[in-house]
Amino acid sequence: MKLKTKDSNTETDILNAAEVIFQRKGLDGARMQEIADEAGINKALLHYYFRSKQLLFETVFHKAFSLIAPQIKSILDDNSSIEDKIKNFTHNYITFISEHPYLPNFIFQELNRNTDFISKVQKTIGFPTIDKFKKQLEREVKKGTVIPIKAEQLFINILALNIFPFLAKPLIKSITNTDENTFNHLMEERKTEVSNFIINAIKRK
Amino acid sequence: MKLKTKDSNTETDILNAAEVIFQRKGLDGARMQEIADEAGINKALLHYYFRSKQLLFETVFHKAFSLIAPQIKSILDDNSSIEDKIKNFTHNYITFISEHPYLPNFIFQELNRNTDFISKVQKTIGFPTIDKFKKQLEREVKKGTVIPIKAEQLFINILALNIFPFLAKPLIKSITNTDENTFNHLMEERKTEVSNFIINAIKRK
DNA sequence: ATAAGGTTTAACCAAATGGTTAACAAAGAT
DNA sequence: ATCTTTGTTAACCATTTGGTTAAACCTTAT
Repeated sequence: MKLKTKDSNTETDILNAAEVIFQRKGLDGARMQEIADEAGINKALLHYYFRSKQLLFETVFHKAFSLIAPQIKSILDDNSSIEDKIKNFTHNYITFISEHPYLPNFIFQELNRNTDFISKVQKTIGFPTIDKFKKQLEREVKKGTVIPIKAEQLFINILALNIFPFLAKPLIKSITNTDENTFNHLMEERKTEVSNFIINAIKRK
Repeated sequence: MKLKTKDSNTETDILNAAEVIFQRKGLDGARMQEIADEAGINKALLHYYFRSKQLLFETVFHKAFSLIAPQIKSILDDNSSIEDKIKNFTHNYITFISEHPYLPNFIFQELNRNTDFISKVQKTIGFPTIDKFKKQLEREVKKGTVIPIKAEQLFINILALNIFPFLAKPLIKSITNTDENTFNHLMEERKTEVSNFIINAIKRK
């Protein structure tokens, strides 16, 4: 029986370092030497544990995506009401991303660079689909509690309002002339602001 | 008097090629040889006209940003009503980006990678600020035509709903299970869908 | 103790890459 | 016509980079 967990685990050190560097510089911008330095180890060890840059990257990307996928799934597959889903997702997502500010950029950038990743990840992770959400929304529209809107459009809007500010942070900070603290405060406000905005937009009057 | 415009202009060829490659691969992922091939010229010519990869990139980035900045400026500085601004921006922006689908990704990615770009660009382009929009919105809130909302938040929401779908295209296509045509159709719908959504959200009932 | 297996390192390597050079071609200017 | 400037190319160069190797170092089961 091989117990690998001596109190300093090289493999974990590498993954953490790779996460930092890849999220900061992207696949192409990252250097293996840089990752090794960040992890405080010899470069050859990276290849000993993860064979190639590509494989190391895919491991990191997969891990990052696994963190975000369940949150999106919660909009689509939970059993709560549309209104509750919007409230919960908005609050939870903004809280989560405030602690992982590089994540969305990293994921969307690499997803755009290499479309294959989606299909790769789709196979290994329980990947959400829109079907259940669609039926739920159609029911509420029929009941008349919600104005007519396509599930796809509402779904896009929910994601957009929550995720975009973090993708556009440098631009937003510059145009609204806010410093780091004020920006964070704006995001904090959005935990309720965004859900009110959406619910206002779709509630029948 | 030096008339440079013989009917094939190498400098323009290079810029067009660089635009394609940089937008597809990013600063780090692009290869000078690849740009030369795309332009159909010798690699040394790139350096003859633009000295270094960095400078060529900055020229391309600047040009790209110059295309988007005036559109954002129109939300902030136009003299029309808030409602008209939202309608016009939504329609114009989605039309514009549908013809330049790589643009937003390119800009936001490089802006996140290298924050200095913002200050560089800010100096050379008439860069929009939020002040005028803020006053306009405060007036409308006081009049009671619009529910209370911070200018910053509304501005972020407008940008988010319009820009995000293009940044998240691969993810959205995958989750909503739509092909290229259906996606384009969704975006076409959004030209009115998004402005209705926003106006619904902020109109006092 | 020591043999065995996993872990770590310094040194090395080939390919790729941004950039340069020197020679050549084309186009104006005189 | 020829001289000068501008545009273009093939060949070259130094450095960077992902990846390999062979030896050294631990840990541990016997």
